[in-house]
Amino acid sequence: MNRLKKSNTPSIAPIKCSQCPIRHRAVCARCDDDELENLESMKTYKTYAAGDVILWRGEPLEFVASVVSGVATLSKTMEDGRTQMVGLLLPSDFIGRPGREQIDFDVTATVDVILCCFDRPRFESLVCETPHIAQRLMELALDELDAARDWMLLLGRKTAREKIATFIEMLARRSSHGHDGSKNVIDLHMTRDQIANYLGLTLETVSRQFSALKKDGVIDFSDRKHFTVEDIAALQDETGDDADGGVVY
Amino acid sequence: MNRLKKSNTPSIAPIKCSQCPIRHRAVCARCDDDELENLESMKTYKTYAAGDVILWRGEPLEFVASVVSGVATLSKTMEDGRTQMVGLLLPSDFIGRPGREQIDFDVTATVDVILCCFDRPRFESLVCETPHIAQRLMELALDELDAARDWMLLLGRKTAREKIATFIEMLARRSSHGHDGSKNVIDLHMTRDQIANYLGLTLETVSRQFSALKKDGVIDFSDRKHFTVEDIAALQDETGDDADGGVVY
DNA sequence: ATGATTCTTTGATCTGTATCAAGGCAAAAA
DNA sequence: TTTTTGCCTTGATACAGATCAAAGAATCAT
Repeated sequence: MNRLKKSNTPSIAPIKCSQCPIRHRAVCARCDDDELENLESMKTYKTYAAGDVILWRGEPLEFVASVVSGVATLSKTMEDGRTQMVGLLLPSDFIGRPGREQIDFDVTATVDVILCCFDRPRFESLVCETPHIAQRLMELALDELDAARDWMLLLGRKTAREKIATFIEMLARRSSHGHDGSKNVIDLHMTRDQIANYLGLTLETVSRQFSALKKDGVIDFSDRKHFTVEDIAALQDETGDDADGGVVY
Repeated sequence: MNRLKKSNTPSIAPIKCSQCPIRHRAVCARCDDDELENLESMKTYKTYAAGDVILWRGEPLEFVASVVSGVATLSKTMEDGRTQMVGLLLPSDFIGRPGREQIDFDVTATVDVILCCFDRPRFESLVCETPHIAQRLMELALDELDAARDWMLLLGRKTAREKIATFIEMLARRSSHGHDGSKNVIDLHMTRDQIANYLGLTLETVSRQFSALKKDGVIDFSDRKHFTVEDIAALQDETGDDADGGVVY
């Protein structure tokens, strides 16, 4: 969508401690041994099956967590059932914020999810004493804010076709692992209905737009949940975004 | 859009420190004398006329600022001119974030605006050394994130009528000054076109919905820009939000 | 004041997406 | 295997809101 959201705080030294992504990606890249030990002691893992609700809106937050694997969504639901997703959690994304004791949306696993959880009160006191962790959490919050604002433009002004193209392009960007040039098979992770709730559409419209993009040779489905991008340039043209990621002259 | 020019009006507005909202609302509530002195020394005021662009997307950020008076909007514009507002700045709101050297949206004054500006590099180093300011900025960012997510629900799932009712209710909430019971005259601050860009509608639809709400006795206009809420209960019913502000059982 | 300009309202019509409906397909269960 | 169940696709139709159009108020400039 745009590349302006790059953080320019001093880049974080890649200290790889162990398997836990929270260690080297989310909060602890600059932690010393004491801090790591402290984090380690408040850490537990939890797993959720696809479809499980991880947190209900308004429920008191007992832990904060980093996503280790899987995909979860943040969603808001109106009294009559209309639902809007307001965020997507992928590995290394963070749940919970300093000073917030509850959240105003539901968090749901769309595929099996593993979380690395930290006791909230203890985590908060560590954050208070550790400016570089606070700083890292601020970065994460600002990244989410940028993402939310991009999504506002999508929800308010883009056509169904543009929404789908943007969504596909985002998935393509986030799922490409710096590969060879070969076409990546991209995993959709979600049902048509969930995608519709993310894009502010109905499931039928999502299905029709996928079909149209396939007919136009932009993407190709191997099965319902997996596709390849056949024509990246065409896809990017369809998103409605600046080709150039936001550089202004 | 083209007619909009960046105004470089030199700072004037000799506002007394005690009046500056940044002191008691935004960052300094817990500052000691040294910190206040430091903030004071990096502070300048800037004024912008209605319609002026305060900051262009992508432009390097030389200052961070607190809104002293007036209303400004954050907006994103697509190549073909479609525009979506992604935020509203009212007095005491903050522009600029620690670690961000630019922003990915335009900031525009909708009425005359006075900003209290702080030199960005100096402000950032103060933030680094002052955890309670960092903490306050985190709170502000999280509030904005919550607001953005509420807006995503509005943009993605609400009807035109619900959007207008939500907007009016928000204005009513933010503009009430803990008054006597009398009906507050609320200032719209924006044109129909700007409101449309905020709500993901067209200006004609905004106008029609205002007329409908007036005909139904929910609100009443004294002139184009000023109205009163005649029936708060009816208004809240129209927003589509939980009556109860989000408490969950 | 007077005319120009910029908003706003309202009407008529159009259209993109929702809604309603009916099968199709694939994985899971029996 | 057959049946069930949960998604997905596609078609027909409806409708909310966009678009096009024109005229009525404010506000601004002269």
